Amino acid sequence: MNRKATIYDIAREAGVSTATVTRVVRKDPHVKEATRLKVQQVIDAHAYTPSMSAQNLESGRSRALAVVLPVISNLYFNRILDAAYWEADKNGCSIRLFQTMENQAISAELVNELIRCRMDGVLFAGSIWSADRGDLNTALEKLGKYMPVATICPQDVSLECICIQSDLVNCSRLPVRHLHTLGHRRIAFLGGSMHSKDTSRRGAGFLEQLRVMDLPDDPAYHVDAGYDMESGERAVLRMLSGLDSSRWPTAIVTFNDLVALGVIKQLKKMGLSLPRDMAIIGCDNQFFCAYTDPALTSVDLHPEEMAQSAVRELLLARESSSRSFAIVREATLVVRESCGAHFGFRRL
Amino acid sequence: MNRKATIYDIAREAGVSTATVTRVVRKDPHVKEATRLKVQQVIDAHAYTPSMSAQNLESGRSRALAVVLPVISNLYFNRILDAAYWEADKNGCSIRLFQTMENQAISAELVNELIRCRMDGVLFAGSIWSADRGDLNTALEKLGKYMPVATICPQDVSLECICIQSDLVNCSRLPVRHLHTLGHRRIAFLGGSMHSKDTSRRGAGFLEQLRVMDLPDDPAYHVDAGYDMESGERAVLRMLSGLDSSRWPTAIVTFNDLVALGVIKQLKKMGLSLPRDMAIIGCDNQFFCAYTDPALTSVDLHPEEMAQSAVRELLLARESSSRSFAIVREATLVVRESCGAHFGFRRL
DNA sequence: AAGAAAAATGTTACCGATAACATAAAAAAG
DNA sequence: CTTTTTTATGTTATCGGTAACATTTTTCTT
Repeated sequence: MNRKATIYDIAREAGVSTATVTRVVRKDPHVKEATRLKVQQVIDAHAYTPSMSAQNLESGRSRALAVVLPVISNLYFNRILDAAYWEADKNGCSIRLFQTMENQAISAELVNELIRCRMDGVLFAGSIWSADRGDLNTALEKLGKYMPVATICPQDVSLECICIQSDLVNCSRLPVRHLHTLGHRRIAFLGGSMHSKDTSRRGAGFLEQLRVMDLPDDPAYHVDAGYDMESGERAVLRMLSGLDSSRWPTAIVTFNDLVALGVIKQLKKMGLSLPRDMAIIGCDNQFFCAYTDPALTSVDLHPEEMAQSAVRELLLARESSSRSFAIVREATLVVRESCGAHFGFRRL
Repeated sequence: MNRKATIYDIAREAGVSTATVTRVVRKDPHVKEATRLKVQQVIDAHAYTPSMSAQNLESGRSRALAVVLPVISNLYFNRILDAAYWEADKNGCSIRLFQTMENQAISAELVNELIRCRMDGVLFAGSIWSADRGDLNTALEKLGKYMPVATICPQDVSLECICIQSDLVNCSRLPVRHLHTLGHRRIAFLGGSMHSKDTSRRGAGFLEQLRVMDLPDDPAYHVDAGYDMESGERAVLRMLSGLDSSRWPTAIVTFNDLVALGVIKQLKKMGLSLPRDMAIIGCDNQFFCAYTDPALTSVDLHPEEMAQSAVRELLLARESSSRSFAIVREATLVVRESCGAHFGFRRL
């Protein structure tokens, strides 16, 4: 393997000092045009660029942001990563990816690794405090002392940090209101996992909306459904088979679009006609929503914009310290066919 | 922002030299138990870990692999990235992501950036040579002199590198054979973009299979269809509306599952019943294939395994240089409902 | 043309770790 | 109780840049 030309090689060959080479590279105006030309020539000849590691060591920073999320194969997080990447790229920064898997524990090791890598900032996405160990907040507080921290998560964060929050209010309100407008009264919520923070918050918001709109909040309408399609299939089967068909809900709101995918499949398997026999609303407005049958109405939390803000704020925080605040990007409902609204369907 | 403790801090506080600290960190056995304990205590107290940048500079490597791909929001590449991440992680390496966008040009700047970052290896995924500029191979050849290079792409690569190839033979053969077995004779191919290498290769393989099986290869059955759902919708409409219905194909093979999604939607919109009126086979075996209606039969190229091999080989190549060879992971057909095979459908 | 001011370039310590080499301390041998 | 061997620890150059400061060269005054 070749050795890359160093600043010393360039300096020697151009007959100047390393300082001058740096000046040329950095476009310092205090260089005579003749020398600048000569040095630039040598630089070009070797396609010289200063070594990252050396620059990082010298400057004490890495020009890289960490993005910590459960899994990138999840479309929601994938979108966050993608948006974060481009926003960082625009500012000459790279992204270092960390996956925590389902358990989402922010271990002390992870914190140390982040410090070790001299990250210019960290973005935590997803529900991150669910881990059992109590020293999590301690670990994060410590992290906050070394670099700016941002979170995109559904919880309140006790930590001082840039906190981009999902719009949980509308995330619950919009589907319920939409269904209510269409005449639905019995609305079920198939949500992630009840002992996780995000689900319980979403669930609570959902119940609250039911009460606000004076709709029944039968506990049987409130079921754990995991985060993927298989779980959705099982959950809806479990819920409906445990209920006398007269008590069946007429609409189902799911934790995310994947769960909705499973629900749709299961309902069809049971011979229901959608959206006539059951309205469905998903969450995340994934790319495939327009291509399910019926096309899935879904809540968009705009993860891209949240990631963008997060990265932008992290980069700002590098300079002026102690930026700590919360931003909420409003959620929107994207109406498609799965509630029947498109053909003026109205249930009594 | 805090300053991270350095090896000097630790050495001073423990009353030893930096060399001893390094020894303790590196678990060098040539350290007296008493000193080891004392140093370890100080290390623990400060949660000291050696600085990455310093280690990188000293060792001349980054313990990081670059993954260069068009877009991560594409599920296929997403899976590659995910698999690469875990394989690298298992070996204590991180991944540095580079997105090239559709044009997929490997610019000289990218090459320099990769060298600058002292990547331990690069994995190129996707059809990478499509760019117009002729100096691409030059750029990549140059790159190969600085670090091991691996590619996961459908083309033959002239470059000396670790070359993980998609199984294009079976990728074309399996769908055609399956459809042939089911009695189909008029089979269409809706493929990416005809002036791209991957499509023309897939298309060529497809035509060859038709000939092998003595099936008609009407040029009207061979249409550009882009890479996403919208393009698929348009393409199938274009193809069918240009054809007398007696000449319609009875089966459609698509470039990928996204295109298939669009095709399904469009065909339903046209009032066709699937799979009775049209069989469809996608490619990539994406997570949603089991949840389309009808469930989509698809070819799995096993991108995860390809990425795994690629990363494994890259890491090996760091030590023993000049590993240059090709691996092909056999493609498999995952039969679901979209060709009617599940209910014994056989067309004459 | 001498001196002052401005511009161009060079010198060097430092960033944080590592490892070859040197030295000191402890253990074994005589 | 030396001397030799082994083991433990310290010293220092190095990796490739950067920037403060020092020095040299050029330009401008008068």
